[in-house]
Amino acid sequence: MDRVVQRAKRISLVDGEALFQQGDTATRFYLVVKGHMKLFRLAPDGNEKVIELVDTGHTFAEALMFLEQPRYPVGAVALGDTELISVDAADFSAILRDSVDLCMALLGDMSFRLRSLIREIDDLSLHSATCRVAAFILARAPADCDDFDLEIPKHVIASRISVKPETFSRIIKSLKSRNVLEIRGSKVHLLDREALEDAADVCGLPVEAT
Amino acid sequence: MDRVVQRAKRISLVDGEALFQQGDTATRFYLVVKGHMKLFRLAPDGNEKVIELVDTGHTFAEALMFLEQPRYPVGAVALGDTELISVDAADFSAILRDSVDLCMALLGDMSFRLRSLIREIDDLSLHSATCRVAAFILARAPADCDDFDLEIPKHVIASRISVKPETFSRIIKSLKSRNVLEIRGSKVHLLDREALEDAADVCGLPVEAT
DNA sequence: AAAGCGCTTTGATCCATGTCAATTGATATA
DNA sequence: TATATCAATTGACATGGATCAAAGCGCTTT
Repeated sequence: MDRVVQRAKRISLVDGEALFQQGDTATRFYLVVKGHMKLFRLAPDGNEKVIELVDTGHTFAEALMFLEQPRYPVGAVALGDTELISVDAADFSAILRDSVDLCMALLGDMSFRLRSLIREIDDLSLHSATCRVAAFILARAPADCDDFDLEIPKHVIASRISVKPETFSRIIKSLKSRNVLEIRGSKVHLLDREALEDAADVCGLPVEAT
Repeated sequence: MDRVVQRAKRISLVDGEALFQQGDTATRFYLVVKGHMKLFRLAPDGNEKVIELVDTGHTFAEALMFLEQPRYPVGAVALGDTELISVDAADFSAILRDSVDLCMALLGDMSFRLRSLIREIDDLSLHSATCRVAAFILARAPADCDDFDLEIPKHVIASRISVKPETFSRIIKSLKSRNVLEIRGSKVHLLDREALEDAADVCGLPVEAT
């Protein structure tokens, strides 16, 4: 464990700076200490789709170290000034060999991600854009407070939920006009959380089901 | 290991028979010995989306055993008469504790699935229906032979790639009319594999405007 | 201030798919 | 041979979002 910590690196990125590109060989994984990371897939025509937004305190790319020829399936850039800790996969892998418990924990983590992705897929194919917007906003809202900040540019959010920025804007507008919420800049103020929940799962299923 | 084998069950399902429902508690995982399994998400309105088609020789649901409260995020029914071997998750988990290698293998397996799902997501959000149909057919085609059988009802395939049966039918029709392939019943005959490959990954791109 | 530059919003229009409905075909049942 | 059933196809039509184009708005820079 000492060795891992010793060989771990601290990385600072400025807004928009790339950490790795889709297709790069994956030898390390990361923990976000400050800021946010954007993980995205690139289509040959230049279109990008944000796969995941990694917030402070979360790790990413740790699920790749077990592939024979590990390459990042996504690109990664910083959103805002961001700090990371980077761990060598081989070092970490060595530790895993010594700790079955850690292995199991990691398996649990990956199970969880797997399930999230399945949710994501059914979201894309079973739910409308409006549902996804509502669900996203709800997911970002603190449980106890109706005012909060999106912290992330709207066009990035739009891509995250597979919607064009224009459509995103129009859906927000519609929610505003129905007095469900207010948005000024990136400041959100929820007016009717229940209505938002309705919008989120009109076509969705009870969160419990998963 | 003996204990696992001893406590493993052999299960036979007839066409359309359900193995488990979405939301059921997950205590076992499965290996398909014969036939196919369909894993799907259900929306409250009755719509279903096929998440995965598990062919003979493959396992499923093994990624769930590590969640605290393991529930199947999908339902499972047999396509055609199908035989399975079912393994108790707890038994298997015990084995994992004794074999780091097996642990690592499983981590590899899950990494792989994770990557497949990411592919799936970008397929859904970055590619058109025609692309997905072409890609699906290509993926089913043996590398060395241009004649093969789909083995699976077309409406199931349609759901698998998130397309309505009508649309699927029309896309096939268009591919036929362009002499890319022929289909009679479930028998496919590829006429122009290259054209199909083009359709699979070029489609969706704006036509190069000289 | 003014000018420049992203991001966001708005409006007008288009199109790939979905929806609805009817027909055909294929298989099974009586 | 009729009949019920379910999958597959086809046609007519509707529509959610995408696309294209033009402001508007909030920054920073000069």
